[in-house]
Amino acid sequence: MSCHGTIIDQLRAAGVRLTPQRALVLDVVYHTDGHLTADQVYERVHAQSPQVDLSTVYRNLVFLRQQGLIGELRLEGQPVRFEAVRAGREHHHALCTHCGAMLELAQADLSSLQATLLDRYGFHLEPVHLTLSGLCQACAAAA
Amino acid sequence: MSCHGTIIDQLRAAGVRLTPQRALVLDVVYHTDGHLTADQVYERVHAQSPQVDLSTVYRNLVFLRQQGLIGELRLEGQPVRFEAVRAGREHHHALCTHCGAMLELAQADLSSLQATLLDRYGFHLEPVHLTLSGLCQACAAAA
DNA sequence: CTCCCAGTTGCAAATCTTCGCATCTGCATA
DNA sequence: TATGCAGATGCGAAGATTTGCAACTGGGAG
Repeated sequence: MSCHGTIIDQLRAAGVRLTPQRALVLDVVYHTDGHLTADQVYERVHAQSPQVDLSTVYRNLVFLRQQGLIGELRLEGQPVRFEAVRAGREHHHALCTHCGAMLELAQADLSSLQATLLDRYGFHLEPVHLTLSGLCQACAAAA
Repeated sequence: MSCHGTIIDQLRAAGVRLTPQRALVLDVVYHTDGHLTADQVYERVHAQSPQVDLSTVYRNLVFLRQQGLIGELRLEGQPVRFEAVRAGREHHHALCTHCGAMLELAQADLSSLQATLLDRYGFHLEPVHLTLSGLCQACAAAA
């Protein structure tokens, strides 16, 4: 059903249970390029396994996020969206509060912050998915 | 009713309407040290003006956050919480995903990230309230 | 001081997300 | 391969947050 052997191995190694529902949610998110709302994930899961419940989808989205396998995107005024976290393509988002443009930031852009936190607080920042707000170049120039 | 003249002036200067409901929400948040859930804000607002609706409280919390006057805290598994953004005491939060400890980060800790984003993307990071996840010193040491 | 209207509000209903609980099942172990 | 049980699921209901809309109002223009 899934073509994500590596990820599934990773899950097994972490000692978590791999239920068909969980695999399906993972599969749906990983087969999409964009950002899906929980409801959209549910729709697609439901199309393949109609008995799967929406709450199970939610629970698995939370679970997979905690495992670091999916990232979530909380944009102003719309439901939370999820996306795959692909090895080697980890990234964060910077959202322009003025025009809504979104740019992707490389994980490396956070490395100095990571170092700062470790240095000053002994805090190990997780490479979790972040969404930062601000003004994009164009809007900043216009202002 | 309120003792936040400066902030109110700031709002008027920004050309926004200052309704009693809005002033009350602002007042409640600024008269609390901790982090209040929307519901707690509503309770306190309601105690003073019983006719104010919960949705108005929500709308004003969103509005005041957009104005940068309050910050929000989204902690795993609990409703969103809000807190005052006090001039000179802007800060962010770092949450330990293991023990739940929360430490406050100074705005200055983000300055290098801010510089990086401006430099690499021309993106002007807003000093908005952030919550970062990771491991605190103690938990990291234990692991 | 009065008028006007864009922005707000209260209310009710929709939407989104989480939870409790009885039942079920992946998978480690024997 | 059969068994046990911690963790997952489905379902119903609750909780959290947002929205549509008609009525109302803060505060600038006249």
